[in-house]
Amino acid sequence: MGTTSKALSLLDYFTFRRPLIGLSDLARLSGQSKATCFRLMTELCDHGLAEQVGAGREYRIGPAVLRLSALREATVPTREAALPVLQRLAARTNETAHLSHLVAGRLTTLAFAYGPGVGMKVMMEDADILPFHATSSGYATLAFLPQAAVDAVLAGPMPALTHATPTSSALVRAEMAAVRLRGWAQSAHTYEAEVASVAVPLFDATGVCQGALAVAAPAMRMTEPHRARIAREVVAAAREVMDLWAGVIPTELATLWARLDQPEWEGAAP
Amino acid sequence: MGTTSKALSLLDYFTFRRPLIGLSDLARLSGQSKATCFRLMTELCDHGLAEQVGAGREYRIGPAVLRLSALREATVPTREAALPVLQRLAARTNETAHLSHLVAGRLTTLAFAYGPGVGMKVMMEDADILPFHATSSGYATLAFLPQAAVDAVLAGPMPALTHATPTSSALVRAEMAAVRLRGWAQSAHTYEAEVASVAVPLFDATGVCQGALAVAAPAMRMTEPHRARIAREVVAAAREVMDLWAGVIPTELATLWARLDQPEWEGAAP
DNA sequence: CCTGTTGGTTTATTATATGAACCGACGGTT
DNA sequence: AACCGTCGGTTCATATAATAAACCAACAGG
Repeated sequence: MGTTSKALSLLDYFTFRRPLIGLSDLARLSGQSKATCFRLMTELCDHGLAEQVGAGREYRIGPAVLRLSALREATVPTREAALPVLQRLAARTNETAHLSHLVAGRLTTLAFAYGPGVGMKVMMEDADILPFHATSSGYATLAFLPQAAVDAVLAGPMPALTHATPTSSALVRAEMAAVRLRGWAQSAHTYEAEVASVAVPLFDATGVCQGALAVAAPAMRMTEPHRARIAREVVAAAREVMDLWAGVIPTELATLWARLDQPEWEGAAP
Repeated sequence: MGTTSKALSLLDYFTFRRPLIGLSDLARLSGQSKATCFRLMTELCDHGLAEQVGAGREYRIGPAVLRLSALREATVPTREAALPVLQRLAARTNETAHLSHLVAGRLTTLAFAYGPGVGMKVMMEDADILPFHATSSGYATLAFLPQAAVDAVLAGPMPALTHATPTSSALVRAEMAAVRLRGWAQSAHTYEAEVASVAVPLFDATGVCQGALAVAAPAMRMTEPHRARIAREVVAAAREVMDLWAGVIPTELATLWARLDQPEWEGAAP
């Protein structure tokens, strides 16, 4: 592995739950020697990608990322474009909508929005990383990813986050197959107990899956009719997002989605 | 210079004006060999800090920076906290307010806001980098920076951006001295012709200067009374920002600023 | 006073980065 | 068609830069 990669992967240990990390901790976490860690972090600090904070000289993400992200959004307004769609989706379903982006092989939360009502909602954090094997967004993405990428993901660890989390790649592959037939993904109690969600994949201009759009709700509220309605809304919103992103929907998926539009498909004559 | 630094400095060549750069161009710009550039960019791409776009395989800033910046803002809500203050400042002066942040020895635009009225306004870009020697924000910052940092900045090139740009470090140092006596910085026609601005430095919790808050206006509108009023507003806004950032104002500066508050200081009896 | 921690530094060893030369592909000219 | 320049990307011998163990000084708790 290159030195640059080592330096950059140090940044991955900074999460929402762990925004400050001391030198020794970081060395332990990353498995690098303390000296190496020190040098790499010093270089990151020199460029403002990290910074050291007062007393304990602990490290945290630096201010330079703000410039880079402003530049990124100016170049490719991914988030800004998707946010209003997400807010409409949340409003129409009155649940929590979120959009995850596939970056460097991981599913990172790009944006989210809550429904307007009071009452129970699934809460989200920005910059979260979702596990592929335990979320509908993960299934939706995996189902439309190239073989090699899928294998790489499923080769990784699959911790049991709840009693219902699928912990074998076979189970996940089965779910992926179901997603391909259905046109959208679902999950319940797999990431967090009592939480259910519905997701669809998102594609870029070259037809490559780049993430997923999802709605999460308390499992008790996710009845069949509600889920069906949410699925239709998520699909509609995904069409909007891909319109903004100039994304192209694979033809098989497009036909599946077209069927969903027929209002009473499943309620029609047997 | 470390390999990581070389990789990270490649990111600096991506600007608002030049968001896409091909491999050969990047090699020329950075002075690195094409092979080195390729390898470094590949590593950056692997981590999502850069990405390659379709046809010409040109590089641009990648999506991973969005996660990092969300994480940064969650940890240290610098921008989010300052934005409303900035908007109020713009509204009260009816000009363009902007806040620049000192990161890795450069003055990067963190946020800006326009006044509500119609008519001529100075336009800004996010993620812009301001030259120290040609902006009031630069003078304000330099005037309160440690000696070593000042020397480092003034050792760099000082291009003449307009006919009035100071191009010798002596001129800039003179301006810095004036700023220290006055408590705020000003400039006119130095960065862009027909643009004038007023700025004050911002300090962090340890009393170190971390940036500047400024208001820019068309030079023709920057009469003495207008400038004096703007200076008072900028100082008030800077106090608010440093309250939010838990910053501490150096005592000499605090006393200078206190004088500005006395409404008719300069209009008082001679 | 002892012990275990912290962030940071040194140095000999070694692994990694480097750039000149090269490749095939593409787009215009002549 | 042949030629030219440029593009993104690759190869490989060379040498530069990264590495980890050992070592500091400083601090905290017992």
